[in-house]
Amino acid sequence: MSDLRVRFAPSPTGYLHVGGARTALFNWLLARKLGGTFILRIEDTDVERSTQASIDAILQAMEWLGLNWDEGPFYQTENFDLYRGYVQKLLEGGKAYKCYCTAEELEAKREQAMKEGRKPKYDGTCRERDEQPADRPFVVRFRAPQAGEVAFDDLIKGRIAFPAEELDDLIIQRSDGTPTYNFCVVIDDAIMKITTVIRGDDHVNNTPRQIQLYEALGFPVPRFAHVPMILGDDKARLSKRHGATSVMAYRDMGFLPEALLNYLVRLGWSHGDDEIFSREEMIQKFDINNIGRSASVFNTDKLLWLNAHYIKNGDPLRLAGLLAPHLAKRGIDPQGGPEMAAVVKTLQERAQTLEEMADRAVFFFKAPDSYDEAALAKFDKEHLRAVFDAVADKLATAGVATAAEIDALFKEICADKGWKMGQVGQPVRIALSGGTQAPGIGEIVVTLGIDETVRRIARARGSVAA
RNA sequence: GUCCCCUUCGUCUAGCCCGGCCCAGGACACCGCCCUUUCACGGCGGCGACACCGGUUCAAAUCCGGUAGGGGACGCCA
Repeated sequence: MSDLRVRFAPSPTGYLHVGGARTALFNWLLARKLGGTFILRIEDTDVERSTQASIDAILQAMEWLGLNWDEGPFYQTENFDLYRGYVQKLLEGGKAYKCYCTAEELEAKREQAMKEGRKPKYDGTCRERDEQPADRPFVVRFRAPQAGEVAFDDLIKGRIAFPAEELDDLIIQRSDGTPTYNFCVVIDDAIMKITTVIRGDDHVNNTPRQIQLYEALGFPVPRFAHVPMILGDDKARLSKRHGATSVMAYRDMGFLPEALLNYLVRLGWSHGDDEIFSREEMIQKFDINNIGRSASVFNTDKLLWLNAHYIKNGDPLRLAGLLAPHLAKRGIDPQGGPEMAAVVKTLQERAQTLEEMADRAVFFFKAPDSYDEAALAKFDKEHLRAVFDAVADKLATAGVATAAEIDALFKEICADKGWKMGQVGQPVRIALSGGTQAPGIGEIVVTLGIDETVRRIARARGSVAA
């Protein structure tokens, strides 16, 4: 057990987004790799926007991905008294002050500054204010040191420095008395003894302000690692507009958690030319130094490829369990049909997602109620009837049991009748599945069972009866 | 606008710190061929990038400077 302590701190204002999941993953990996502690903290200081539904959704997504945490979940709303105490401490030490400017005034000043090409920074109106009107609402601002520069060595991006005069007096307590984000993170990270803060790139600008806060409060400053953003195809920050961004949406689309994890870890991180990483390999090979400095574009094709890989190599029994809800969605009750695992085996090399697998699996549980007419039309009816008769007859009497034996049986029929494999296989495939895109004949027959196979062939035979 | 960050095939990336092994390697996608009773899997091959301009050097994707482009932040959101 090392003394490394990291945390993932989502705000519960929505579902867990893939970008957040990747940040969580990197935190988790570092903790697991080094034997540190991974903490989950819910940043719910924005009481307006935080919801219990979001909290549940985030927790559920973390669990689905298997990103287990060692401590927490902690909630910032439970620490309000603590934050208030520190605000008081800064106020007493002259490191913070009350500001009576109204939101409207500030907004106007901000616009004005932008228009004049200046950085919209708080102008310090209340910084040196003496009188403290008891009857007016106020916020508490941190008195940010204005001299020198604030720099830190980012574990991913290297040294980043900001001139102190760029940093303004940020609000640490709202007029309703609640503390703000930048203040809470600092207190929490300090109290929880976080040693390494791994978070999204969009926080680099907050970092120097937070460092000033750590210093003002007398807390040790942690190490920082800012992971680059995930972009959409148009290189703009990934959003719903680009497609699904919710982790759980990927589950619903039939992705496996290990595929999403593998995809996410390779997005911005690499280990030589390796592409496939099991959970254990990720932990073993993870190194924060190999996280890239630039943003990366989310590419669904590659995710699909990985998902196909994990489906292809997954345990049929486990996949069967994961497939069940997708079948249910299609009104299929696998009870009484072929073994789910057997069905999965025939489809593992043919499906990129569980959704696709479910689509392709339907016919195993429900005989086709129509046939692909165009495909059937390639054969004349007489030939069709002859094929169905020959196959049904042979199957019913041959006593074959394996896919290989069944395939051999078909070859036999072809030899006997002088047919080509395509002339026999295709009609039978249509009779059994309704279409032409299906597993090998032997596999289908063995999975469906001889009885059901013969029944379906008879039905197809009936539909082409003269 | 101001500040911060980023820039290798369409995409994810290796290489960059410690210049030569790189007329740049792998993967996804795409194209072609092979395998094949369908659909897939698989195998083989192809296409395809060091943003640009200068400098340093015998030698630069790798070092230095500038330019351009992209992203992020600038909130009593997190």
